[in-house]
Amino acid sequence: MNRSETKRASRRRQVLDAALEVFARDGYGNAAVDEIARRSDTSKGGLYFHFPSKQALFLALLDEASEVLLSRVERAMAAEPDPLARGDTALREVLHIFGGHRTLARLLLVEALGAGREFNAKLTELHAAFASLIAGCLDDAVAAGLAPPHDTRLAGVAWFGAVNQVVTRWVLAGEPERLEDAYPALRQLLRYGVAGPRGDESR
Amino acid sequence: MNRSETKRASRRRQVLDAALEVFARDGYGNAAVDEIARRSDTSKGGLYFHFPSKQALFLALLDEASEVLLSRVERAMAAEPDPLARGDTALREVLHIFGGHRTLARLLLVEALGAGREFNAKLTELHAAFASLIAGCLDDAVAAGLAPPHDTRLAGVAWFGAVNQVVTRWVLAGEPERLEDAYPALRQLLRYGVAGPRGDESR
Amino acid sequence: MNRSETKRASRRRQVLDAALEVFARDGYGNAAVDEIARRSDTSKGGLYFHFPSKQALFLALLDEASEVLLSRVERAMAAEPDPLARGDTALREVLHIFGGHRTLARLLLVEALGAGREFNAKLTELHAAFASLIAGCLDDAVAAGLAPPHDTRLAGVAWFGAVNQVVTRWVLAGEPERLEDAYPALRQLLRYGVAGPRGDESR
Amino acid sequence: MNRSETKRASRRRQVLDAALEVFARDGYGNAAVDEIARRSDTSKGGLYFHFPSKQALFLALLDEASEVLLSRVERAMAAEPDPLARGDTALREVLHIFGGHRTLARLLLVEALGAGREFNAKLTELHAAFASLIAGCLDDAVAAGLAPPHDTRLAGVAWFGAVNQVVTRWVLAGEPERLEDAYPALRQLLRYGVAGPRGDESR
DNA sequence: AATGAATGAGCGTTCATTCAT
DNA sequence: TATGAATGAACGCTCATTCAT
Repeated sequence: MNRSETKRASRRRQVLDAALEVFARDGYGNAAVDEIARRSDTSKGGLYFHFPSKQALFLALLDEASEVLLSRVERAMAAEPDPLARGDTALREVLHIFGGHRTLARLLLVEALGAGREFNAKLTELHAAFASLIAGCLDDAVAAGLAPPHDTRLAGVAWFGAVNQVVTRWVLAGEPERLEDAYPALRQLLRYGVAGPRGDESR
Repeated sequence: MNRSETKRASRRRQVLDAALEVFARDGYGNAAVDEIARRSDTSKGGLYFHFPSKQALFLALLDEASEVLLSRVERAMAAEPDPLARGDTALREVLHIFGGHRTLARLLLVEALGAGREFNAKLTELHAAFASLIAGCLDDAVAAGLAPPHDTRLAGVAWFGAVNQVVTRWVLAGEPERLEDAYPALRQLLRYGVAGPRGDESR
Repeated sequence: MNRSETKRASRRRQVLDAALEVFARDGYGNAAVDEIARRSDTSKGGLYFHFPSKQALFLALLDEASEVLLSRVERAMAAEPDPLARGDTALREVLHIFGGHRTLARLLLVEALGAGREFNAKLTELHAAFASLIAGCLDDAVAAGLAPPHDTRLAGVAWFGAVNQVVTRWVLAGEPERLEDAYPALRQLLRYGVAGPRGDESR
Repeated sequence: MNRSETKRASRRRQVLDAALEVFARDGYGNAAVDEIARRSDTSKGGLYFHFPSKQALFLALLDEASEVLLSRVERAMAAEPDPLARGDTALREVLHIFGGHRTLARLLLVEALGAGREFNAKLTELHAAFASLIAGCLDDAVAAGLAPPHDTRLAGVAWFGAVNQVVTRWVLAGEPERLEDAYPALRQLLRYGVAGPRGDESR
């Protein structure tokens, strides 16, 4: 990468970082391009040189955030051979990432939803990718006889939603104080449901 | 209720109905008060006679929608003595209501989230009320020995999130075609988790 | 005056009183007809029954206030035979009236000016009437040999302006604390100018 | 001053000039920002780039107008050593400036008054500055034995008011046709009051 | 590449006035 | 007479986007 490419990339970074802050704080609609430019140490024109529109900037941000999130979770899962434990790992990692980055959580789970129909596709994509990750574990678990056959696709969606909601509550209401504290109860719940585990298969 | 009160109430209704349509279609930020007024067969000034601001109108809408939803679910639950079955009923009712009212679903689950910090409190309230409903069932189930002691509060949140996500997917991605088709798999999942039921307790 | 005429008149009074308060407090442009109606214990429709428009109401108020002011000053002057002393009396009475009715002062001297071209005529009329009152004294004084011939018309205007400004300062800046304290210095000034009186004619 | 600064300044000028016209013609409340923008050969957004609000624009205008007026009067006064003649100069200059700029007169003496409480402070300031100018002359005159000791502060206020009213009459009623024609009579009046000068000191 | 002045459509809100009851 | 719901034009202001420099 030569000099000017490096500079270009670092400018993009500045803008994306500022955009994350501002979009997460103000929401897509209320975020002002002016404000993002100011925080990027750029001018409005400069910002528009790197991104063709506010929408494209938000999309790029969602893209990047999604990718960071997914790749980190996938990496963590890769190390774990047991399918169900792999799910636990995914859960732990998600709580860990969001727990350390409330801004990211707010962006992906709160602001992206109401930002407008233009972003639904991207969001649906992220949700689907996540659900697939989990559905994959479950398929493996079923194949290995660790779980009975069931609608693993829907289970992935529901799993993701349950986690989502716990994170969202943390973002909006500040409970629990440390997001990661929700792990044990959430893990148990996702595995065994509200009826709880059979006596001989817990842990 | 005398004549003029009736008229006043019906005007409010017209406006709220139109607002539901428009907010759900365009999102809070993109919705134009003009458009809501037009659809209410009123003028902008007329709308502002009944609601002091766009924000207040949205809030009133959230209030009403929340209350309708909750009260219908509570009514359905009241008829069911068994705690766990009560949870199933809640699930079925939620899927039924939203399944027949995509607009309502979009408003409460999608648009309300990104609408701005002003609405977070109201939304948190709704989420909490729902989670409490479920937590109540679970507490009863635990008391009746139908489920082991666990963090029922968190379980309520997760339960609600799981349902939420399934509905949201339906709203955003159109899957499954009939929302209520998700009931059996979702019920099983919420009850017994991804690990599935013990052989002797599946219905 | 029969029953209904009495009622009608008292309604007008209520409205005019409220209008004085509100116009003086908020200025013509910022005053809301709603607010005046509310303070009159009437409805907006009721107000419009008695006055055809906001403008007409303000005009009626100016009319009444002007007349009250002028007639009180004229009455006070009537008792005084000496022309120059009559001017002093006018001055004392003006300071007395305004000093006890800041609202009135604000209405006539501050808010009426910027209220719009529609009111210029009425205001010019009031100013002219006042100036004439003084010019009359001065003409008498000249005729009596108490003052040299001069442009008494202009002198009336200037006299009125000097008093005006003192009152206005009191309204806007609160100085002097008691408006009537300005009397002695102002009297001297109006009579003898900044050069002061001849040694033998100062009181 | 470089190129872009010049341009920026000239834009401000255009806007201020247009604002003077429009505010003086329509009054603060009735003036439309749109109209000012149109007359400035700018867009509304362009105007708002240079001034943060209608209020701020009006304030800037008052500031500038006050300063122009005061500095021109002060300059004229500086050339005159005799204290009382200095007052005459001030009077002549004021009549000269306003006489050649009816718009300015209308803005400062008519529209600024009723524009709203937000502008009272600025206006009071202008009035006080003017009164001080005159009070200064009088203090000098007293020190030089040209006038007896008296409340020079109040005299400054009254002096200013007298002039004010003559100008205001000219603005509102068009009398006298040429404002500067009022000079001789007004000068005499301010100096010697309605009682006229002693025989030996009139010019 | 970058700047920041400029554009202009669009928005939420206000308010004098009207009118059915 | 009186009410208060309704009207609709107008307004101040914002902001994504463009473009001359």
